[in-house]
Amino acid sequence: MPPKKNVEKLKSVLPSGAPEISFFEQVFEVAKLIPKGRVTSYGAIALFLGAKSSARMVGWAMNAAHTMPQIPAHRVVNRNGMLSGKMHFATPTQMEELLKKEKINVINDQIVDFEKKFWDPSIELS
DNA sequence: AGGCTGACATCGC
DNA sequence: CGCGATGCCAGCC
Repeated sequence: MPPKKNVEKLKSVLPSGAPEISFFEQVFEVAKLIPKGRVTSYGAIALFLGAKSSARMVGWAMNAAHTMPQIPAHRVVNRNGMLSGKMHFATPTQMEELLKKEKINVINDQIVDFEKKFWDPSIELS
């Protein structure tokens, strides 16, 4: 039995009025669902959306997320918990600052206790 | 219309 | 153990 995409699960969490959303928009929605003080990875989001090999797309989506408000791109990092995308923020420290405000410590562009802060959509949205 | 690029992840040599 | 190549999908040139 082929891996069922979690798109349907996502839809159930979304506010009414999102019948069909593109992979791109799905990433936005998941990102917005990340609780404050928690983080997740590009791969985790991609996996949740049923395309584990499309982690790159998630990153690309974050790029577009810049133009959109209310999308906590700073809560999304690579699978090592490293702030690989901090250079894409207004300032190199922006991402770190935002995370620290949420009680997430960052040392050398690396999230402290990444595993504890990790928020897996595949689990949390089940 | 076709090819390059990208804030990743994984496998191979 | 480290670097290189590949997959994936959408946007941009």
